[in-house]
Amino acid sequence: MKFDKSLIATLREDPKEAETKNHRLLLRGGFIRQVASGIHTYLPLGWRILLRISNIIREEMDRIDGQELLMPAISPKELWEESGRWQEYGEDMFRLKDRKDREYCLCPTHEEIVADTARHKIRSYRDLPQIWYQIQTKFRDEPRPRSGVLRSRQFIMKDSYSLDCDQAGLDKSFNLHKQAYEKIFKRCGLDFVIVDASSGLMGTGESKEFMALVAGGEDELVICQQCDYRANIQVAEGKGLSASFADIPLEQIATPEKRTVREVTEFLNVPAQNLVKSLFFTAVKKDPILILIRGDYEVNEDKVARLIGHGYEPASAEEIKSVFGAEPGYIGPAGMGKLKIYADDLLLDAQGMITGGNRDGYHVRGLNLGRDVRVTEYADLRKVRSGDRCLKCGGKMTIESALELGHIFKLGTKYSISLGANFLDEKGISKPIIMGSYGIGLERIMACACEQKSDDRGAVWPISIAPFDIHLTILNPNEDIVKNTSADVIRLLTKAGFSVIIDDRDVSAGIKFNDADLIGIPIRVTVGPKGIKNNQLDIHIRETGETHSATQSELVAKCIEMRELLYRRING
RNA sequence: CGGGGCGUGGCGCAGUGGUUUAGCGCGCAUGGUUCGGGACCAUGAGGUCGUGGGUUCAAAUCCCACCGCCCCGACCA
Repeated sequence: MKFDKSLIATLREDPKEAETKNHRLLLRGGFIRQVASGIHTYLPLGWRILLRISNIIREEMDRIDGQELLMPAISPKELWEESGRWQEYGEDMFRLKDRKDREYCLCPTHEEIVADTARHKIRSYRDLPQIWYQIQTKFRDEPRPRSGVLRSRQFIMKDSYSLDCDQAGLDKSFNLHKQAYEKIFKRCGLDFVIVDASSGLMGTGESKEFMALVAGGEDELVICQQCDYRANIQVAEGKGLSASFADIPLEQIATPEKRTVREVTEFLNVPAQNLVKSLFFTAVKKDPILILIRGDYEVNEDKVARLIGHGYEPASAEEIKSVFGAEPGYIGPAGMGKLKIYADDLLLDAQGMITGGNRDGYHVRGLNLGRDVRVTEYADLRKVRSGDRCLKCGGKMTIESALELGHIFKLGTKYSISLGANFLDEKGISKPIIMGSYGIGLERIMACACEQKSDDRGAVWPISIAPFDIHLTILNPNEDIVKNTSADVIRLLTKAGFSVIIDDRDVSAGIKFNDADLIGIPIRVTVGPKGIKNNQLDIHIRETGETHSATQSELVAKCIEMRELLYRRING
């Protein structure tokens, strides 16, 4: 492909809407173009990357006997009503009507369509297991699209679905996917970890996330420095450090204008673990609840949701005032026996604690949870902190920022039951199909490669997903000798099977080199009058910055060698 | 949805009531000199100043409403 005839528009300056590294690079290099918030055109360079990623995914999915199909991007309301998700999905779902006023959605995911297909096509245990997958556009009206292509409203996902007779079959399909995913991300040249994850509203089964460690990721991971425990902070558990204080009688203490943990600890000169934070949550049509957490920890709302159900939100100041008779910052559990009170298990047997006095400007000292509070249930409700100890090995755990690349989970029968996707087993008994669901965000792989592999000059694409193998830079393209040599070089490289982008624009060398660095093709070959005089062509490796020279007759062999070297660095 | 910021040629920005033709850099077009890490000269094209309303003799500039985009938070199968 010729550079000057292609739809490549590199930008010399950073577009102002881009703040994260991947977003800046993808825009500046002319890989993507934003059309609306969270909606992009994938320009030729970006699309070639996505195609290469798709191919890797296809190869690995086919290897585990996945069958590629394509489901519609649009589907009728009725299917979603059967599963209950027409309601559940709420505003995140794009909805539309046809001319006859029939309602549809733009699919945010495809479990319903899969279950619908299965109920029509799967009859017997003899038809199972199945793995169906597609690479397709998804639509989610995210409340806040961000970071370019990382969280967008229209994006490409490889989603697959396993159908099995029983739990053992599901386990097998799940493990096949886990292995396939490891290969996929490795082949794409990414650094990633596999962590325990929350399955959210999708189901209650086991769930793993494939996470890329990148600065400024949307997720936080808890990683044990000693053993292999890795978990999303949403589900991570750790051994908290216990703290004990002298058991003294309950007494009120004046703490004027001291509301936050920090203010109170500084004012009273006590450590944060001497405090009990009281968090009041309300929900529509449910009893309000009080959560107690030690002062040095934060509440993990995912854990709360799993314990008491979804829908709870922090209460408003007015609600707090009316129930506790005090402003936020001064509320506490003492004397609130009529409320349901859930306490973090680090507070079990806690005594001598300080907490809100349910009176403006006052806290109480000497709180003994067993004596003064009627706790409904103790449970792990805290967010793991850096430095907490691992439950498995006691090692120190740290918290890292990460980006979700893929998510696999065991769905079970949620959709097969609600949509009636059943099969007859060996005994002729009708049973619901056991499903699994597995996703990979294609753009996220592209963006993540930018985050992990680029440098201050531009992108550095892993050879496996680069839009081209070779960037051919032709200097002084109007000189006859250069014209002739470059024509020969193009013929040689193309014949050898390389994909080549040819930059023979009549602009200065610096512009071409800078554009090449920005676009990030792994191998750059330079043809110019100086080199030709010495019978030399330059081969420059984008990743390492090393430059080799080769004669025209050595060129292809040298490029093949470099390409293999780059592949080996990825695949080991 | 809460908080903050921004909308001016393709891109990045300046201009915050009054030199009647709205600037600058980059890019773009034409001609010429250059040519191994973002060259130079000359000429030129390109703008409903986000949209609508209002104030005023006069609005890119002041007021109101709306729209769009970005960031933080909430939310996120």
